[in-house]
Amino acid sequence: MATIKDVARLAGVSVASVSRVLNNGPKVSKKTIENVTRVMKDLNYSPNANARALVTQKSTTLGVVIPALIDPFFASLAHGVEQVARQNNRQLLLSTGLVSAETEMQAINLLIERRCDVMVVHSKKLSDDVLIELANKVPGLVLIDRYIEEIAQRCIWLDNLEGGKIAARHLLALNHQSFACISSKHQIDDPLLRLQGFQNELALAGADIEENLIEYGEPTLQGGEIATQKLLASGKVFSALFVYNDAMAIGAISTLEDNGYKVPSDISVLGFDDVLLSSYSRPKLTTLNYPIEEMAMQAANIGLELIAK
Amino acid sequence: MATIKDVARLAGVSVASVSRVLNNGPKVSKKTIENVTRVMKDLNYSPNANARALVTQKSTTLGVVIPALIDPFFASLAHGVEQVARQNNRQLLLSTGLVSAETEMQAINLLIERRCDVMVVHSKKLSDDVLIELANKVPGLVLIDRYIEEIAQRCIWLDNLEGGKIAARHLLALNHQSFACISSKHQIDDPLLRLQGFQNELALAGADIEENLIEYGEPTLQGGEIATQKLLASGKVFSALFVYNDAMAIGAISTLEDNGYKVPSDISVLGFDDVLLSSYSRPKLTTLNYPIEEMAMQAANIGLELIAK
DNA sequence: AAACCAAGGGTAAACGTTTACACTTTTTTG
DNA sequence: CAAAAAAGTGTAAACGTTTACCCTTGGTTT
Repeated sequence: MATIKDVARLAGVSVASVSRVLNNGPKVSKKTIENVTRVMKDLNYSPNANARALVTQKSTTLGVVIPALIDPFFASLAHGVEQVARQNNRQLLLSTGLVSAETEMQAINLLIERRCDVMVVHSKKLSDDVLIELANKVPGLVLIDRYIEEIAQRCIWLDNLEGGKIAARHLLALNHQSFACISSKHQIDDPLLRLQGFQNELALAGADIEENLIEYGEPTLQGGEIATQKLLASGKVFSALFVYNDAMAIGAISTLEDNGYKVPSDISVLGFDDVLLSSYSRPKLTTLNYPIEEMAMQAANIGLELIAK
Repeated sequence: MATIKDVARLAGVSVASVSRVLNNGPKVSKKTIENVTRVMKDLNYSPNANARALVTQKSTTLGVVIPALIDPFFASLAHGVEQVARQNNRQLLLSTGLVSAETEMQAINLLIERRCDVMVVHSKKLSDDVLIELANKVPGLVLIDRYIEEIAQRCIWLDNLEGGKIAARHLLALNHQSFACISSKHQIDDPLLRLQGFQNELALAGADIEENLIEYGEPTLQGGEIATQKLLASGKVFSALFVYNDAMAIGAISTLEDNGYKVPSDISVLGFDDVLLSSYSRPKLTTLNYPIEEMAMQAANIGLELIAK
């Protein structure tokens, strides 16, 4: 592959001049520009980004760390970051962290090796301490979907507690009296906080959820179906159901209808996430929007601002 | 950020030795390894991937060019490539091409500047000639979802004609007599070929589709709804409906049920893509699987093989 | 006409690595 | 115990750029 030296030789100028043409630098005559440009075309020259990054000590990359692209939620996240990258003439460097602390760490380290100076990191497994240390090391690192007090200004997260409350208010406003809830088995903050917010707000209105009208399941369609079967098996009645996420909610609706209940006339179902699925479900699923794409864009922008200083 | 020289100085050895430790090179004493490793930890040293790439002239990157991540179809594609990248200790470099020839070209050029030597490219707008030239320039470039005869061995594509035939056979096997079809407005090969395959196979069985039982629409849920309304408005009867993709098919089912038809008892609907949506729809959508993730993995592997020679 | 300035262009160092080659020390071999 | 081989280490060039600094040329001011 042709280098800047080849171009310089063929154009009969120095590499400095070629570089100036390349970067629209000052002090280049029209003649030289035309000449060099022509030779670059002839040679099919393409500047080497690695060499550039090395000498300028600047990155033209924007990193994102997520578990995997296959989940539409994370794909949306990456898409948000990608848009900001594009707006800033940077390119997306994607590192997947799956779900172990070790792989999350590896994913971040790969970005650091590439000298990626801005990165949006979704980490659930790494400890607060480790992330704080990383944040100190990488000025443009922003956490998404996580809140750590010491670096709060570099975190973009959704207030799950408030989300639960909003869900409760919505269902209360529809005059429901008896509530059920399906949460996630996984021991992370999100489901706990959503459930807690939901219960707190119900309590404020003098309502509550009966003991066995709270079920836990895998956060998938099947998980939603199974949890719903358990709810129905309890024999208790409920007219409103708050579900941890949309996939589960769709499973819940499916099971409810199989058992002769009409949604929403008999039972109202409220999902969470609004990650594309809801608009394709039938009956249309009511859900709380989790604006992950916008959050990702904001996170990326904050990262860029952080290094601009 | 600490460099290899810093490590060398503090460890009291030459940069060559540090480099050897770093790369598990031959001929390093245990003592040196331990010593250097400790200093690297102390300094929080992280090798510079750009410098490495420059001197070794090797890439540790795997590129993928798609319109955007927001579409689950392309997210699956990227996910497939990402898995292969991970297996080969490479990192995903994502370049989005949107939908114009110019941006597709830009996206590819960015990868070339990064000296990315293997890339999976989804391009619908670039001409055959341009792509052939690019393929000659980049030995590890593989096209996905496109067939160009001259570089056929570097193309991974789905046989849409055959897909249409399979759809026809499936519906014929269910003893359907009257068929309708919803295709896409967009002037690319895929919808045309699927429809053609469908019609060809029907013809073989002595069946055919009446003139106004073929509708065209935007390949979205709304597009499917509108197209279905038009089909119903024609007044013609049909018991089987083949739809261009799953999003449209879900729209079609929705509209059919709104008009009092039961799916699948009154009308069978057959989708295409199986991109996650189908399993969440209700009634469960029957669809032809478009194994884009597997195709993407294969494409990436072919790219890797190409440069291994 | 002397002094100055602007414009254009070249030279060479620097970025952080890897690695061929040379050198020294240690171990093995006869 | 000498010679040879092996092991360990260092020196310096190379990768492809950018950019500070210097030089030349020709025009503009007094």
